[in-house]
Amino acid sequence: MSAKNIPRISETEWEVMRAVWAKHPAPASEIIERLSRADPSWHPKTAKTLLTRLVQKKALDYEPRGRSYVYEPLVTERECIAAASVSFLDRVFGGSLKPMLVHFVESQQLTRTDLDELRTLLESQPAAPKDKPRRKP
Amino acid sequence: MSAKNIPRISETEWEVMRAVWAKHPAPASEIIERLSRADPSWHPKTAKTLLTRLVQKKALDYEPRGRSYVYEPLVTERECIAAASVSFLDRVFGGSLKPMLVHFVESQQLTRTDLDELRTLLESQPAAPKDKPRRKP
DNA sequence: CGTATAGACTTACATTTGTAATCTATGAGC
DNA sequence: GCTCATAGATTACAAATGTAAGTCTATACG
Repeated sequence: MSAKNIPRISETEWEVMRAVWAKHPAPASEIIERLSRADPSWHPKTAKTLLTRLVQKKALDYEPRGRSYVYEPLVTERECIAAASVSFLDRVFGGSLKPMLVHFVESQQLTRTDLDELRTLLESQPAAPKDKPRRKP
Repeated sequence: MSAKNIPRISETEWEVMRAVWAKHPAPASEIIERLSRADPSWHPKTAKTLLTRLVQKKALDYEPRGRSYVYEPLVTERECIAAASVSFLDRVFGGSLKPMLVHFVESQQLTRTDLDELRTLLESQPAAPKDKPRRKP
């Protein structure tokens, strides 16, 4: 199959990945800088460790540039979002999409505009076939 | 505050919790039985260990009944879903609800009926105030 | 009554995760 | 050229997680 398997990305690693996706390739110093700006409690050493781990996991790539290295994602944000979403959906909602959507819509954080936009989006959606394709049973 | 703090429930532990929520109070044997039925690869010893851990974490309670014990949730499924959802939303979507909903709506697993029902739901939703209440900044 | 057995209690152990500190090599500045 | 700051590499270490295996004990059955 063509399905690339997405490495498992932990909670903290997600923050790092998002800092890389934001703009890349980028040297460690820059990524660490972004992380600190978003959350000052980030320790540079910790960030560096996570970068290294993400390289080991093949979530990031790592190339010499000048006298230093730059990091680049090996997996796209889209792919990772999709993988994490399926996992979350299975774990928390037993794989059932609609109850999950209902939960979030009812969480009452949507503005009138959000609601309108979502409604429009729903209208333009093609319906899934009756026998929905299921992931591994 | 009245906010009970929900223990962190791991991936595997979620399966166990869902087996308990399904019907309780229930003895270990029954919960293990349910788990195996859902997924035969469950080892009884593993399930028992997880039950014990969930009791330690105060996610489950544990009472003698007859000559054995029965388990019961100390946290509701709703609470846990809410906690896990916030965590997922923050981690994967940086806390932004709408992009998340868009992602799932576009995942194309919704039937025409689902879509219709969601549209109705959206229409009945009260909009959030302009300055949305944010969790801890 | 003695014994196998089912639960419950205790212990095990590798992996992953969060969080760094230390060591090392190399270039930049004096 | 020598020295110090830096980036990268190596090492550390506790807690959480996944996955069980032993042990102990009371009970039901023969």
